[in-house]
Amino acid sequence: MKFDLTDLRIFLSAVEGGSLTAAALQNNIVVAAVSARLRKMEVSFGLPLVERTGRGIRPTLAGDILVGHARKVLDDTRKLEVELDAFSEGRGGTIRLLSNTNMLSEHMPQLLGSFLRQNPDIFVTVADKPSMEVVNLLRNGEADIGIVASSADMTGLERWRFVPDRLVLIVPGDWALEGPVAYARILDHPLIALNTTVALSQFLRRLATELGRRANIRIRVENFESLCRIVECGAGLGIVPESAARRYGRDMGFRTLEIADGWAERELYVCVRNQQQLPLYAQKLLLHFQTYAEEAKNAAFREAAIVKI
Amino acid sequence: MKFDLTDLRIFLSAVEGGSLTAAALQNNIVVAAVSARLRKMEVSFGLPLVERTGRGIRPTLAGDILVGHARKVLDDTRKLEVELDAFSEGRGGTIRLLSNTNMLSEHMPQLLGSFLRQNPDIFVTVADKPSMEVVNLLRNGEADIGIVASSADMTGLERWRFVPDRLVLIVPGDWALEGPVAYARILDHPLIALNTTVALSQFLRRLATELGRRANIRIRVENFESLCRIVECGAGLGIVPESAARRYGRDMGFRTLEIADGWAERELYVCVRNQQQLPLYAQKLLLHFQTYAEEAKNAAFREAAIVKI
DNA sequence: TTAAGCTTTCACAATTGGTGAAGGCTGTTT
DNA sequence: AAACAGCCTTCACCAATTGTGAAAGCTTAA
Repeated sequence: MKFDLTDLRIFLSAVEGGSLTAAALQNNIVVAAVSARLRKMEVSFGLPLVERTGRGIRPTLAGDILVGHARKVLDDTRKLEVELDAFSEGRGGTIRLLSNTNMLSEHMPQLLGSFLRQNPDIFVTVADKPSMEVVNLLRNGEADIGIVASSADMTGLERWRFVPDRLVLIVPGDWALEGPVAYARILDHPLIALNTTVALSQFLRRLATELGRRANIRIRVENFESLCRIVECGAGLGIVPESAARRYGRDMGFRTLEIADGWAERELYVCVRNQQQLPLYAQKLLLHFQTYAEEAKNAAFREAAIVKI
Repeated sequence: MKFDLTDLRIFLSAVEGGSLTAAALQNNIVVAAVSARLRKMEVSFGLPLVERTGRGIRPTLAGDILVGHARKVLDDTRKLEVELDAFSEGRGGTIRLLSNTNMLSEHMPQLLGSFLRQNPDIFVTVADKPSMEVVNLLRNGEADIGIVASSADMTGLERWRFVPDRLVLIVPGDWALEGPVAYARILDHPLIALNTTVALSQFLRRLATELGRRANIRIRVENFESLCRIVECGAGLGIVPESAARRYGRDMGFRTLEIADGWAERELYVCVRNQQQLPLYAQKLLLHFQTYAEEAKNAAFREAAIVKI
């Protein structure tokens, strides 16, 4: 391992404080330890990170590059702690939100971002679970709000249409495939897929099993961006939400095809056990979701109109 | 410390592999060590993170929340390594980019994101330096492209207008201040500012010194979002780029006022030593910047048009 | 030149983290 | 029903990492 969260923390204090001494004080360790950690990082990167001026230190160019990343990483770890702590304390004002797949990385950032800005005293914890489990957890009261695919059995839960979520097939630019393609035919080709822990992956595997087949997965990747990039290189086909295909399709050289099967035409639902019994702040988020869904619909219309012009 | 990068890595392998054994194999340690690490995390969070089923493990709800964050943190550390390694090797295809302030977090994400997607074999390293140093580093050939404020002395460098970057004053909603305000008058009030390492902070402090005054900084924060939020709470005034004020102003309760002084009317420039001598891939990025600047200008026009309607 | 303020080095101590074997639990197989 | 295979936990022990405190060297300011 090249470095450590403590390394980053100490490095940052040093740069911000302008001296190793400052970093040592701030982190309750001795200057020698700071010096050692810094040196260790420098040799492992093979780069000087700070310039020793005899009156303190200043980051070198490399150090400045590190600063940006270190801030980000530490910031994320802080959020991690905050969110898990909030969850563990069951603190009033913590909403437990479940989504069906990472695909919601399409909508959630803006959606939650603006909500959290407007309500800085509310915490939201997010987790990715298969739709099936989401509805169970909602029923047991272990979560407040869930986003699930229309395929799930939502009996006994209150629900609202959220956004459409059609799955599409993406193929390398020079691949000879056309028109709506059936999953059975897709399975003839090598595929690029997401991690097995992601709901979408599990869903597709089950589907293949039902056809008595097995998908020929070439690689599994972390997110849709990587997936698209690998498809672009011609390594295989990929199945992604239309929003992702549109998003990355502009810059990448793959083509987007319809999937013939009915399940590709998904719809996402917002789902709760009982809106009335929900804490007020959770109802507030629910409302936020609903207005967002409205806006998304309008935006789609507007886009269509512009294209017409 | 509650956890460690190694903890996260191992936790993720365990969840993805579905067992501690799998995680142990993948990380070249013994199962007992994995177990110990997991337990340590669980007690420090005060939460069970996985459910032991006797036939492996499955993440609990809390565990699933952690998964998302762990992925993000580890992903960031990977990017950190990649970027610093690229920088240290001076690898062909690495562009060294400098910006004058973190304000570029306004433009850079989309800008670099789309560029890197279109050119997956090019690396870009980014660092934040005061404009003055940026121009020096460019002159010495220690960096390829810089973004600097118009205030810097760019003689001997080639430059293009990038985007306007007016500084504005933000005040809590119930504060009684109006119209264009001079910096001398701003200094009468408590201020919220960024870290001292950020160029903008240094610039403002120097400005105060020239007036023979000292800013009364209440708190220093990491980024403009936190700054805006604290101003919103009524803790003091803040000086931020107009883009940030617009971005957060929609959701927050502060007002935006003009700053009377001339330096508030900044303009950002893209700056290089010699376009011809630049490596081809760096010229490509330069071009990308130029088209982006064009688009931004057009978008501004379009927005103005819509408002008129 | 002195003094103050930094960083580095080094031997040593403390803490942390890993090892491997033994044991217990669960679900499967015969 | 009993043996089995796979998995997690515990524990005593050992190795590696990390922090400590003192001494020394360097740079700037008075």
